[in-house]
Amino acid sequence: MKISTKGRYGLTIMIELAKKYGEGPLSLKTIAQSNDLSEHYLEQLIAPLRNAGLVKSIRGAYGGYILSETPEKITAGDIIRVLEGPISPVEGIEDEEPAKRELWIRIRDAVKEVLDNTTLEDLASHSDDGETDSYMFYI
Amino acid sequence: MKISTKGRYGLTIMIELAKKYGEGPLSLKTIAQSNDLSEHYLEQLIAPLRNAGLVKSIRGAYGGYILSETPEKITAGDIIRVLEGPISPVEGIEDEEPAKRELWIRIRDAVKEVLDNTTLEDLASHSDDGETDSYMFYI
DNA sequence: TCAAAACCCTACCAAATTACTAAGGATTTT
DNA sequence: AAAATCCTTAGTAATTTGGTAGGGTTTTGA
Repeated sequence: MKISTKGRYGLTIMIELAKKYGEGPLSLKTIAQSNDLSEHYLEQLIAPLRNAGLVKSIRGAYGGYILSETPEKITAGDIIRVLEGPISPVEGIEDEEPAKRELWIRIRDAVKEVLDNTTLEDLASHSDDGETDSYMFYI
Repeated sequence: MKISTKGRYGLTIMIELAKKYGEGPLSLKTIAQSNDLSEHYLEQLIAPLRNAGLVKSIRGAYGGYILSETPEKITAGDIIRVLEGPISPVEGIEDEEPAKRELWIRIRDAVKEVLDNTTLEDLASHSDDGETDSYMFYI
């Protein structure tokens, strides 16, 4: 019941891109260094994000990646689905017997609700500060 | 982001025990056969449930397992925690930077809410019928 | 022009986890 | 005593995770 580094690092990449949105491309090297991650590994994670149309790449010197859309239009759910597969606590949810099927559906919907209502704008605007306005999440 | 067969089969065992609650012990062999699962594998799953005090074992001929408490006092969360570990989308949630930490906390709390408010009584009473009163879950 | 910077692609691999199987011992009831 | 059942340890094949290796190809600033 865990989200792997694929989804976690993918979110990290996308949050970095959101923070620099409108300021030109950001290289994977920069993202890898500032987050202490393997650039090669991030390359493998951004490939599906590019194929899914969430980011655009700009090649050559001073190139990098940019978001395809504004940060408020991309959700955590978009990213997690691309890197982790469908949001569901079990595969073949419809094959389960009624009681368990209902349980899985309720869990799935609860997680979807959070992921699909959290945008990159939300995430980028809260990633620098400390605890000061984290109360916003609890309203 | 999946619950493995440990948690799923564990729930299956516990739902079967809930359905027979008050009618004496139910053997793993019976549970394994009626659910088409490996008895040997179920033995490995019920061991932690016994150690956690969720079930009691009765040895010898005509023995088996019984719930330690009434079905309404045992939740899906109790079972999943024993077999899958802590309910959390990532390990070391507190080590994440603020934005992601808040996201993981919101997901964790949403899943907890469902698992801790679904009892074995709920699950056992809905496991025989079809779709007829599944609307109860949506109120 | 040209070399560096960056993206792109295909393998491969070690460690961990999952999902069991195998084999037998311990305990209790009939 | 025999049968039924719980209980325990060990091994193992398949899959996933979390990368590394080693190369391309494309673009652009100097």
